[in-house]
Amino acid sequence: MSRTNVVGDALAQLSFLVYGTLERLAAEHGLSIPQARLLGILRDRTPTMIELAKLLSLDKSSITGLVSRAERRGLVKRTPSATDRRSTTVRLTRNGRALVSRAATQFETQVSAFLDCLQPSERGHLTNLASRILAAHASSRDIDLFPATRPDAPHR
Amino acid sequence: MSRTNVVGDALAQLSFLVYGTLERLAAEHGLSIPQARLLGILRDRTPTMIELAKLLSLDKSSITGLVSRAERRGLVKRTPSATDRRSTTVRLTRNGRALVSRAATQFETQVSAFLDCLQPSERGHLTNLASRILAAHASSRDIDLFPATRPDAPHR
DNA sequence: TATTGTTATACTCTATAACTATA
DNA sequence: TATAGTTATAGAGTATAACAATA
Repeated sequence: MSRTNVVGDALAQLSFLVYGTLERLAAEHGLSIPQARLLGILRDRTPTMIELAKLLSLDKSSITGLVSRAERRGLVKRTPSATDRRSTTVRLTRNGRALVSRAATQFETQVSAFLDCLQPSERGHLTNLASRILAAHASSRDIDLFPATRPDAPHR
Repeated sequence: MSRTNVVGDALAQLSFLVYGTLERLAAEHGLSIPQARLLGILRDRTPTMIELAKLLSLDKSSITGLVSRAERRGLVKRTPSATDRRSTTVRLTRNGRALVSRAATQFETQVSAFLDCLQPSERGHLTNLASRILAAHASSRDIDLFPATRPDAPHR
């Protein structure tokens, strides 16, 4: 990271700080980053295996193992699709939801802790800037950030 | 990562975006994230295996394989320590240095591209906020993917 | 024929424990 | 004894290719 790329450098380092925080926190709950991401996605979605593959940018064969390991631990559950007998939907169990809720709360606490050096209004501004970067990127890739608010997302 | 965890959600997703960018970019060069981190560290250091373990927060036994795979590809080289016959120092080869330099340049370009959706003044504000967070934690964590390099110190 | 999901396979990455060589 | 490094082993995570069941 050179001096000529101050913005990119700061963004990258901030991202690594947050990523590392999430990684350590997930580990305290016996979760890897992929497992934590899976549970995080399932908090407000009930996707099929294929949809999970797209959301996580992984091959469908990788999803099989990821979901199976989570299922073996009782954190998620496979359910046959009602409309397509080829499809399987994945959802959190009660235990899985409790775990991801605890972890998310702690994560929020830790992130807030290292935002202590900012004023409340600055924290809001940071959230706003981050959200806009994400929105711009998501729209450029046709990814659905808030599926619950979209009634009928057409598939490509 | 629910909607109520606004700050944590936005920062977590932003970190996945940046991390994923590095992952894809590294993959284009045939590198994994751990391999990229290894090469990044070696850009301005010639550590022993034990020192690498500390820098990467990995067990020494993990370093053995990491370095061996990089060495097999001709990217790094093991050299016996001159002062301690138990020790091995690791350094980049010419090819390894060329590879990590190309990758780092591309990474900077892509991260900068995320910021195109912001106004220049907003980019400045983001830099300010991120830098202050990082400064408050400068000593707490060493993610160190591509360590901030001095202006243009010549490598030997 | 196309899509959904799993299986078989191979590789990287990681840690723990046991080991060798050197200090 | 203590430290540096490797090896043996086990498991998670990932992709590719081949496959079965369903659309």
